[in-house]
Amino acid sequence: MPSPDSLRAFVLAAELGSFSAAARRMKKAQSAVSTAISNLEIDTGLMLFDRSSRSPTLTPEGRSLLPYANGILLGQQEFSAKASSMSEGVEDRLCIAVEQGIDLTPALNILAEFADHFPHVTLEVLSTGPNDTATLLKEGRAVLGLMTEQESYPTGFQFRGVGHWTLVPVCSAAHPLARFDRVSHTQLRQHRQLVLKSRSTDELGIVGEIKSAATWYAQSPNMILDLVLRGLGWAELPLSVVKDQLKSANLVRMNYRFQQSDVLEGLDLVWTEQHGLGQAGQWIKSQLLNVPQEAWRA
Amino acid sequence: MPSPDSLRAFVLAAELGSFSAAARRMKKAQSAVSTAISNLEIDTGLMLFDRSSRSPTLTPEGRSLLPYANGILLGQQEFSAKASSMSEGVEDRLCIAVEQGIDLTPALNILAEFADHFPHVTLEVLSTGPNDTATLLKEGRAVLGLMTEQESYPTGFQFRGVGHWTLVPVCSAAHPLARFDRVSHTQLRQHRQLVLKSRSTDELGIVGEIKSAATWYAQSPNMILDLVLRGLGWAELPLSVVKDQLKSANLVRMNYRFQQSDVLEGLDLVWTEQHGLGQAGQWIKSQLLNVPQEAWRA
DNA sequence: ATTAAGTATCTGATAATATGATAGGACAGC
DNA sequence: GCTGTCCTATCATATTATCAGATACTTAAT
Repeated sequence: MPSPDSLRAFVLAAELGSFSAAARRMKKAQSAVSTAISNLEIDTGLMLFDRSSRSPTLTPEGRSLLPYANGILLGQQEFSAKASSMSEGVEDRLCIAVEQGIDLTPALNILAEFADHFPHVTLEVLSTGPNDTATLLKEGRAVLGLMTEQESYPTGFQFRGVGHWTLVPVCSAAHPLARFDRVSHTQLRQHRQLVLKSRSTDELGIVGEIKSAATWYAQSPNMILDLVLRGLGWAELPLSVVKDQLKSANLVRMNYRFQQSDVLEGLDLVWTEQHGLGQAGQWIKSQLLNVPQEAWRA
Repeated sequence: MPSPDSLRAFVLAAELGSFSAAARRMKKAQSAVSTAISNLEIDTGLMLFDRSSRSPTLTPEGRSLLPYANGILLGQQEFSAKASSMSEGVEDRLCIAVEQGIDLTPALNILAEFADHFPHVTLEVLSTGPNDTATLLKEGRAVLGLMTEQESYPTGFQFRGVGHWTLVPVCSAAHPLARFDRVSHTQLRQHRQLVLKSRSTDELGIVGEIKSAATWYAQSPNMILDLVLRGLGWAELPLSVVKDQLKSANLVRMNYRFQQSDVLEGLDLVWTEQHGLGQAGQWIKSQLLNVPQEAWRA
């Protein structure tokens, strides 16, 4: 059971090659360092320093033991750092729920900076189905959410739009709708629409708009994409999800006859009043709100 | 700078769910644990325990900090263990020189047990050219060696045979000698022999016997093997080195007309008087000497 | 030789920590 | 609801550990 001060004296003396210098660094008397190291030597039963020359040199045993001492000191620093970080109101862990299909690329720099600013905070990024983000927030399992805009949020929810993503109507190259330059409502209605919908039973959690008579639902955009690729229907999917597939020509982008511009879906950053944000949460929230809205268009 | 005792009190109390129990375990008064933890809470600025119920429970902050404390304690145990291990005469590191081509398979179990018996000893296994093993021992860079038997060893060397390995005369399938069922001395002399020889200049360090008029030397058995496979000569090589290649039929095993049995070369375990063995070295030496001699035949 | 810097050790003072006793809270059983 | 048991916090006291300062000795450079 070596005391922290002894270890520090040991490490500093080894580093500086002088007990006196170590004492000055520790703002203690030279005798303190001398006796501390002497005690350490008694405790370990080893000669740690060779004092034959003017400046003490580590013995082989001391050299072998040095990294162990350093490890302990590092551990204590981490302990203290973690403790003071927590005592200053920084959360221990931060959970962010991000709806599947949202491309986090615009936020990656922020996460990297976050790692620097809050090295002791465990970050958890959950990938959720549509509107499950809200559920996680309600249960307190997540403290920040990034999700498609909703008409209304439960009480206690706060939100702010951060941008829009582009919904792209797609079908497989083999699908009948792929033949048309522009498709009408009537044509769309005749084919099965695959809709992104949350697992939860309430009416919330549908991404985009239902335009077809026949609909299938799935929770994940990639699942929808697979179904579309197999020709089972058409869908409106986020650009980031279909970007790669569109290049390979298995997937075809449709053009609506009734709408010229892209279908834009709002992205909201959501948090709750009751589960207050700590410093880390505040930081990441403000950073996310500073991202230019265009960045999310992907 | 939390004291080791505080941390131990913290960890024990968390584990046992009781300050008193922790105090009993530490053989201290209950008040000591109470104040220790109280001080820890003051230092960290955090409530570590919830004392509302009869048995104290960790707060979330305490739970987060617990693994850090445990890490420090583990580090201190390792420090002490390493120190006492060294102070009891166990070496810090143990270097064994093994001549290239010697198959260590019979010793692998011993090494595994060694890791259990001496967890704090760094083991270094050097792979050496012929007789370089002796050089490393002489210089004190290795403390145990496993090498082919020599006629004589330098003064101060001690050795004991542990077994024999089989030297196999081989040539490539394309080599003229490969045509004969049995080869004579005269035939051998007409072809280049590739000999395993140490880098050192003295006359020691030749594995096997020189039988041919023309010889090339190389330091590593694998180098020799490569040369043989390219048809540059014949060689006597350890069975463990050529075993695999013999199966592939690129390499051919020759049979001596003048000698029926396998050519056996002795294996010696070598150590020196001056560089005394520590406990770990003693252990591994005795274990190696207990390996049945047949095990090394590969 | 002399000087400067370093270390070991002793002594008295000081701070940290231990103990033991005491008081009050939580909980199970009657 | 009462009681006994086990628990924790706190206080006063005693013990221990640690510290600073002074001193003597060693090393190395001038």
